[in-house]
Amino acid sequence: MPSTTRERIVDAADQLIYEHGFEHTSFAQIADSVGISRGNFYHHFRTKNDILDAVIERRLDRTRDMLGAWKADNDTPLGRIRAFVHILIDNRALIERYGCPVGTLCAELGKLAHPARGRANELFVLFQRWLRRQFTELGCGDEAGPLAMHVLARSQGVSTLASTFQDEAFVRREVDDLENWLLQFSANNPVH
Amino acid sequence: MPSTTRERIVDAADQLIYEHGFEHTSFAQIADSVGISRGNFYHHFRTKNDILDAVIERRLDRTRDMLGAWKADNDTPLGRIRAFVHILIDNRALIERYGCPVGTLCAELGKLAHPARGRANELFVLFQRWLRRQFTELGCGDEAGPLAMHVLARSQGVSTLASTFQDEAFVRREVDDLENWLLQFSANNPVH
DNA sequence: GTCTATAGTATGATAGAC
DNA sequence: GTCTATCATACTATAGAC
Repeated sequence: MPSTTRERIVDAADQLIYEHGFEHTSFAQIADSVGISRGNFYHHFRTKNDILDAVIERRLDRTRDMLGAWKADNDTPLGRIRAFVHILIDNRALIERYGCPVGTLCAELGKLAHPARGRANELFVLFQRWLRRQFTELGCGDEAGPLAMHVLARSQGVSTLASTFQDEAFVRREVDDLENWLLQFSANNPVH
Repeated sequence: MPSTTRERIVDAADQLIYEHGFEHTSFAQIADSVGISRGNFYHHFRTKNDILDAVIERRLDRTRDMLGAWKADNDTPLGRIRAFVHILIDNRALIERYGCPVGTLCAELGKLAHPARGRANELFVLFQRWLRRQFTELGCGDEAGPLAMHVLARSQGVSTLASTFQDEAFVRREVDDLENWLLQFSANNPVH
């Protein structure tokens, strides 16, 4: 697995920003994590915003890959939406410690009125459009958009409270509840 | 309205921490906002954690007052839960700009592994216990706790996406949805 | 209680040798 | 590409005069 220094920097920055927040992550920490000097770091990224931009683009790429994989792995739109909901279970350990990587980044950049805020929000937009498409394929018509936002909001809420209360039973309960809602919903739907 | 310098400091810090986050709020900003020197600031609060503690205690007091007022203003547990849900509408302008003051603070302190984290989480606990009591009074028995967490999670999710998408129609839709769920729920409930 | 002055540290960022 | 200085700035925090 060859990886360039630049890629190793973005990897480390991505992880540190997720774990400690953007503001609280320093160049020194990233450089130490990669095992290079601060001077070398600046050869690859001139400003802190540059490294943030690279991290966001990396997350956008990975998100697109993940959404593509969910689509490939599930034959039905219902199965795809369930794959989305299920990340709350699959990633529960990380979510309990650090929250949702998308939600916490957007919240922080929003408060900072950071220039990269809009780009970070695109992460949410990727999920929202993907979910909307699944609901459209389910035959929800104009309701597909609102339904996508609804699922997104509920999973966000679960992430936030999961990191506060560290209660795995709560997460599982809410995921079950969401899945039941989905099943009931699709059963009542014209296309099914 | 007489207010001590200390109170004015806590007021200013509370607002700045909500708007810009704890990490991004400096002593200089708070002092400037109050109109005092940094030296004077340190006469009242020795460390940044001290001022954070004071802000959290202030928010806890205000939250208790608010929950008490909701209880006094509404005769039924259902009306009280609706009062909680309705803060998403009443505070929508601030929530769209800065998110939920509880959720964003807990998320940030969680990532920082900050000593005040536990105390900040008590803000969520206040809401959770209060909601649980309302569901208990509705006759939900052992389900009161999970139902309280469910309402808390859904309102949190709406807050997070409200600040990302800045979509008032989305907030109103989700609040309507939650209120309909509540009405349907209490109609099917033994106590009603 | 309030101020000015200042210390010590960490940070973002640059210059220049190898 | 990588390193070792180094700078300027902002920050938390302290000391001491009024």
